Amino acid sequence: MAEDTGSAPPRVTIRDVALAANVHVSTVSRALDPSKRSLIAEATRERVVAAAKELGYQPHLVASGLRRGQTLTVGIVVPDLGNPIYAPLARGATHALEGANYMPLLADTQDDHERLARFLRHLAERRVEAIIATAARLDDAQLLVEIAQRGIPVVTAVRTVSSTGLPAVLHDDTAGGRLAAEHLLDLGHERVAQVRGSLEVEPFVRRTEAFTAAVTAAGATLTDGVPPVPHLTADEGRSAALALLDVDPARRPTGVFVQNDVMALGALMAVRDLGLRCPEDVSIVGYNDAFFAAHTDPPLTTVRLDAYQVGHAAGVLALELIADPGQEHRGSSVPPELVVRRSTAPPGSGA
Amino acid sequence: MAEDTGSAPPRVTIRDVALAANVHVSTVSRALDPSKRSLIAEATRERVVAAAKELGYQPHLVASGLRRGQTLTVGIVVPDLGNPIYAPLARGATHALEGANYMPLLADTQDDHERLARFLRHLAERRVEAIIATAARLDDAQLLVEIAQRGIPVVTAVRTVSSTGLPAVLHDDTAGGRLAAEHLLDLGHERVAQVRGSLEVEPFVRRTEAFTAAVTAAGATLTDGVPPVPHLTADEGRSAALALLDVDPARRPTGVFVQNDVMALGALMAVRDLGLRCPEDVSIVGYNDAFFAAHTDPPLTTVRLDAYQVGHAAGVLALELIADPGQEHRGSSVPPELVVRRSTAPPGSGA
DNA sequence: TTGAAAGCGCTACCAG
DNA sequence: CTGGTAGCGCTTTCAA
Repeated sequence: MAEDTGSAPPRVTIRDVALAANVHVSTVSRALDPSKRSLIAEATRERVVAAAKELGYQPHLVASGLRRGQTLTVGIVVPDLGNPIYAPLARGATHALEGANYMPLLADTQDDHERLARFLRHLAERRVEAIIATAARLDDAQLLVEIAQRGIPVVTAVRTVSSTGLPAVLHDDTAGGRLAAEHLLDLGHERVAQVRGSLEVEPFVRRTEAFTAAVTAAGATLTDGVPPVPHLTADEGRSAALALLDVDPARRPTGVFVQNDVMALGALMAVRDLGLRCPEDVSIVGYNDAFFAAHTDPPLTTVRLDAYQVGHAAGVLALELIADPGQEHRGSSVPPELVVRRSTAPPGSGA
Repeated sequence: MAEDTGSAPPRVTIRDVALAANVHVSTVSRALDPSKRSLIAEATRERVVAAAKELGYQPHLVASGLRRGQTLTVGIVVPDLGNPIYAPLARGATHALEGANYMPLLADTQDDHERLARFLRHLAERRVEAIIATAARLDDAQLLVEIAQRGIPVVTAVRTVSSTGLPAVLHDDTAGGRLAAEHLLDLGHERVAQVRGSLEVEPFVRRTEAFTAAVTAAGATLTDGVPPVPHLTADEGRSAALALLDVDPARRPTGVFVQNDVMALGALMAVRDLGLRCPEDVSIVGYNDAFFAAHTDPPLTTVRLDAYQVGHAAGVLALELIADPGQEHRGSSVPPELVVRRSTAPPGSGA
């Protein structure tokens, strides 16, 4: 009888424990459920627990979930895990779910409509009990609504689609855009511009409108823009900033609002590419306060979006909706905050 | 009869489809399973499919999984999603799993032994079919081995623990450390130093040893080090670099190997804090080639670790082990690559 | 090719 | 307080 090494050890079930403890399986089930402690004699409970430990029993969450009608999972859909804002967001949500024994199923859509559609369907088939969607573009509205109508609570976060009326953890992008504008205006900038994200994404629309409105209201000049940047990468931010800045100095903006820190990284390079200095010749305001913002050269002035907090709130909201689906949760809003560092200064301060 | 808005729509099961299509549930099951297409009359299949679509039937992957003995999930454990190396790693793994309809359950241990222990247990209770562990410290060895012995394939990635003998997707940190050393030596540096990560983490041990060995072999001076940095943050990298550089210029290292790009971000600040210039006074070599490395000032010379590729390979390996647990997969190794940018130059090149 | 019946591992209801 | 029984939604033998 050679030892059968390598072969998987037989999985211990509740039945095995019942046999070992000389009780019925239903008794084992109760003995191992903390919420049923009162229903069982202390002595049997101890016997069962001992047998379970002895045998190395591990509960089967999937089986118990099937019976209980729950999966203890929540889908989290992000557009791009590589974008530094989504890591803290996912962490925040994960931590909120952890306490209730829920776990996230994480999917990365790469900002693609088709992939989002596939994932939403797949998450539904896995019977996630809620979905936290941070990857929505305006043309995803119908998709999200359909899922919600199928009875799965959908929480949108950061990238909301207000036309859907879905519960949302917002970030006040309007206030954020205004904050960026007012900061540049307060410093005395009279020619400003923005490097925008895709207008298929609601927050970028909001930032754009708010910035534009504040600048216009103050009578400053919003110089001709560049087209919205499709992908939120440093390289694309760099190209856009180059196009914006590589013009006759008399018409060149002295302050630029770049709607995302990763793109702002590229904008800082563009300034150097052109032999200009930041902030002496051009001030740059970013958005998000990503972890590297304090460590660029010069350190980046940026509008803080507390992604961890947004994620956490989204997780909490998802749990509430799971517990009480009928409830009218319209969600909450996380305010922006201007973080002034050294990439902004009064115009011409270097001359 | 008012419309019962708001209440969850009743979930359609295979039974409902069977009723609608006038067949037995087992027939529905077969009709909807592509691999059983040959077992069923085309006409009935069409009828069933039509009924399913009509009713809006969605398969219940959890229930089918329970019966089939699979969950289609793989646990991925990372030390810190905020560390930019783990986002691409998770993406690589996710993409590898996607094709086989597997999804990751992602957990973030915050580099904490207790949290890792909790998560591993929890993942086991959820019956993940494999675990990709990238968060292992040397003192986690036993934990990982226990899980593997319970019959769940464990793949370690990046942060391997070689004493466990677990299948691993390695990155050749020894070659990486040597690459960093040789680069500085080739440039003519004679006093070098390193900012090390925790020696509880095998890759940092490897990088440290390889760097030290190469420097010593070349007869250069390895200046007194600073203690390993516990957390891989820019701030801690900055403090460590300050301690290293804020000394008598005659003894100050001219080249520093910082074993992680995030810490290198801090090291670059430390150089500026001291009124020194990089690379003229101090050359800095980072590790990982994180996305921001090309965008620091100066752009960071670094040893590239292709995290996406490691993650992808780990995902593929996990799937192989699921399909064939007995197999002897010792894993693969992803080579490092030196990416030379402008944070390194010959010593004294600015004087 | 289809139907019937058993059961994945667990929980919850009903008796006693 | 404990045992028996049914069943979550699905797949898979085994017969017909």
